[in-house]
Amino acid sequence: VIVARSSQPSGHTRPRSPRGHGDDLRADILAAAGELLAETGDQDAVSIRAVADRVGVSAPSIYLHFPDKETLLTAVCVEAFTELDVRLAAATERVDDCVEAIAAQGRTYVEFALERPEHYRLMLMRRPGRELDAPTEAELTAVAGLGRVIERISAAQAAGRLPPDEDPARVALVLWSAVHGIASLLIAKPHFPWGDREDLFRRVLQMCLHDFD
Amino acid sequence: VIVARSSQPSGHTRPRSPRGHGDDLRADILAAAGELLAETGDQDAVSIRAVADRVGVSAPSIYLHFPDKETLLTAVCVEAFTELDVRLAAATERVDDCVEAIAAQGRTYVEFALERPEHYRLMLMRRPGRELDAPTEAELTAVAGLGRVIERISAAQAAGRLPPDEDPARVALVLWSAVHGIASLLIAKPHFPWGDREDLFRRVLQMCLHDFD
DNA sequence: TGTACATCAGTGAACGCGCGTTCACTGATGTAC
DNA sequence: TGTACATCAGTGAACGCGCGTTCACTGATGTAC
Repeated sequence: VIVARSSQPSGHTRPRSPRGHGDDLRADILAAAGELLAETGDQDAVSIRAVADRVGVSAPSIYLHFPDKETLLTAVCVEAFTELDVRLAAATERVDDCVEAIAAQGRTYVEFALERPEHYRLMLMRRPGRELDAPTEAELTAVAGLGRVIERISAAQAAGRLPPDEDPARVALVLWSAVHGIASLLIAKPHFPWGDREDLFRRVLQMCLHDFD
Repeated sequence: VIVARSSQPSGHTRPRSPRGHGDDLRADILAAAGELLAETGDQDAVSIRAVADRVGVSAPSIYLHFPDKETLLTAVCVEAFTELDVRLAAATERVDDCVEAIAAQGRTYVEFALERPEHYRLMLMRRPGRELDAPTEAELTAVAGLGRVIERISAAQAAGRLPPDEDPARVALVLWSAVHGIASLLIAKPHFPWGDREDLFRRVLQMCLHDFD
């Protein structure tokens, strides 16, 4: 099965950046890679050539700003993790109840995943590219987002809504795994007979926050 | 970054099957693909050429038994789902308590995933290959495995250990998503500081089976 | 019993493709004197 | 004010690679007559 791939160049060309603004291209590349990911829904469609073409620049130009493809993809991930972090922060802004806040974060997380499934794949379903034992840059950004959740769990503990002798970080990992479970299954098997997705998600959330008051 | 790929042929050649045993090769191909997946831990290493070479046969021979690569990979998935199903059945064989049985299934599931991470990726973390709205063959096999869990949930309901007004199929989906969550995160981010994995898994399980007696 | 023929289980060589990446270069713009 | 030079922001062409897949073929084995 040959996958049709629009291989003709877009025709669009990007005007050369003025002196001192060479870094503008970096941002454009990053944006183009993200758009390609969102529009094609296929990581394999994000090739150096495809990104360059979308930006309106030649392929080697990518290497002026990223040493290799892996680094570019990592940068896309970091950006996405940052956006997720922002959304997680925003989600709790107007929520008073601390358990509701955690639920809102869970909902926001799954919404983000389903809204940008291919980003989510890249962030959390991909084989680790480099065999580092040290945490990657993207993972560090992820940890920042997790921090938002840990904060709320601590708050719930302080408010007596959650057993105070649990390590909030570990509770957060469990919650993460739960929302990741439902999000990634829905993404990986979109045609599976899940029934009502909203209902399914509510059940997961209820399971998570079950012993909260 | 160029990934080193052992591209020289193995040297091993498979003797031609006697007449009437042409289908033997099919089984060998399937086995070789599975081994390659397990040994390299990399789906991309499972190419038609690599599989053929491992079997000791030329690349076009693969097409005598599989119309294309996608079908071969699907067959590997079906086989793996079947094995998982067998394990799920075996897991509950000597377990009397019906809630313990469900817990044992959860544990078996995660063990399977971590033992064969690249199979698990192929089964449940891959982008759907063909854009069918109908469930794929592999998904149907997966449903069989889910059936094992649904049985146990029904049993637990009958025994009064679980609220009887819940649809056991939907409860099963929620449990599945929970164990998939922890399994797939551990697989996708092996270097993340998860802490004690066994402890993490127990917490997930406890969260799932929480309101069971 | 001998022989023409069909079938089976493959093979060797090639196809075209897109990929990541490198290399030597170009041409506009600023700066030093 | 004029001019040589450095720097910056790129480009065009090519590299070698492995991939899925197709095609025409081969040679051993069985079968019909």
